[in-house]
Amino acid sequence: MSTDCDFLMQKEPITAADRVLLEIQRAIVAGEIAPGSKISEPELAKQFDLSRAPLREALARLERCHLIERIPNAGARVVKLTPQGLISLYQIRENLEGMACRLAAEQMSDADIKQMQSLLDQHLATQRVREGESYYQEAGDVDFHYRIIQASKNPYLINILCDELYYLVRMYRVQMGMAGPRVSRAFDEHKAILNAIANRDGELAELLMRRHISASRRNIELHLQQGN
Amino acid sequence: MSTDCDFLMQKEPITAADRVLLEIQRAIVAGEIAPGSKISEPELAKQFDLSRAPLREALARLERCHLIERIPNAGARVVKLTPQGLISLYQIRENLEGMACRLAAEQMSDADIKQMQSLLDQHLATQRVREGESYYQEAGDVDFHYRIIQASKNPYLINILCDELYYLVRMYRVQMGMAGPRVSRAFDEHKAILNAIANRDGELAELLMRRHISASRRNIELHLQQGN
DNA sequence: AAAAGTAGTATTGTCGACAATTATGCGATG
DNA sequence: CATCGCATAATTGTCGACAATACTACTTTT
Repeated sequence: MSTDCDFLMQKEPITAADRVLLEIQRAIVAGEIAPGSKISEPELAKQFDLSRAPLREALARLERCHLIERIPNAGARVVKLTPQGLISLYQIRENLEGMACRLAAEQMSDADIKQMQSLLDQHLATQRVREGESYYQEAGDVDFHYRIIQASKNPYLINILCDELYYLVRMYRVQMGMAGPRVSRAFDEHKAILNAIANRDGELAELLMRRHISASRRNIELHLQQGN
Repeated sequence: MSTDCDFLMQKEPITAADRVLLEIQRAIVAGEIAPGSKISEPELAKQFDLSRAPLREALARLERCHLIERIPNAGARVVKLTPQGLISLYQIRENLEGMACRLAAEQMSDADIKQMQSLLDQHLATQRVREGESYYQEAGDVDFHYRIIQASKNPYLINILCDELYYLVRMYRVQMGMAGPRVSRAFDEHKAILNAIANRDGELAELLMRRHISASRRNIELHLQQGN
């Protein structure tokens, strides 16, 4: 049984900087720390009851995954979500996740593909039970993409998407309040992508993934115009 | 007149961590610090005559651009150059720089394109004078790619390629001792890419850039097999 | 009254020392 | 003789304080 956040589990989350990093990361993605707001090192240090040294380590990694922006001698601010930023982010995703699909079609073993198919069935079951709750869709979708990326076996690709960009992707989706008609459609698209991979058709898998992400972007853009 | 390293100039290189970062970065890329060797914080701190705090900040950024690998509570080591790593790196470059070309064909102004053409003429002149010296080729090529990437106007793309991957690209090229027949051919390929951009043919520009990078990869792979 | 300069405050960058963890080397044991 | 275990040493992670820079508010000047 996979928990809701097993994709961001680190190998050895020992250090104090790691713990505070995960906590702040979660808070920013969830919107508990307002976008654009200033990050005060003394304040956060007091809040988490630790020194500024591990906190600055955490801030460095938050900057790395684009959740905050730092200016030397001036401080850090939580990133603001903008339509242009969303477009730029999804342009990268289309290219790199499409590439990940192509590589996955070459790299995945038959056993991996079978395991992946059962994972999708599991998602489908969860969706039926919990339809309406967007969170499970969010987690399931992220999990699918996460595994495809891992299957590419390209360490730089994995690092860029899973470590540097995906927290921001989740931030957009969470704060835009994703839900609605794409929930069921996404599963079909996932299934089609996996089928292409199972047929070792990397070209088609890439195309389908690019369309899948493009559709996802349009869906969020819709929320951007309507909602806030 | 552009200096040899103007592409890595920061806006405000004020802090001490920035200075030591640039210095270590250069030393690793040049191979002065052997690949695979251990990075000792106390040693480097003494060597650069500063505290461990700014040094750790620098190490965090070195990890960000994949020049070192850190293990919690264990230390940092300079990255090792491997054929598999080279392939993975150039796979990413093919995709992302191809994408950058496509975007540049849409985003660049006519003035930008004209300026770029004169830059290429300048490179050609420099090449004729200094033919044989691989360093100028290296710098000129990096400069061309750097400007194309900047022209894409996608901040995430720019960050990934220019801040996170390009130091490693340079490390491979420098330590493989790039030179030889590709020097003159690269200029022709650059010219063809820029022509496609000038014609606003993003699709062709992307294709040509992918071929250009693919050829560059094969060239390095040749050196890998022959040389060390 | 508006703008510029200036003093004061707060925040970030840096330092040296301590604590926790890991690597090393020696000795004991099978 | 090789291997395991333990003590020692070295390195990394963390802490609190100081220095340098940036922001704020007030005074001063035109």
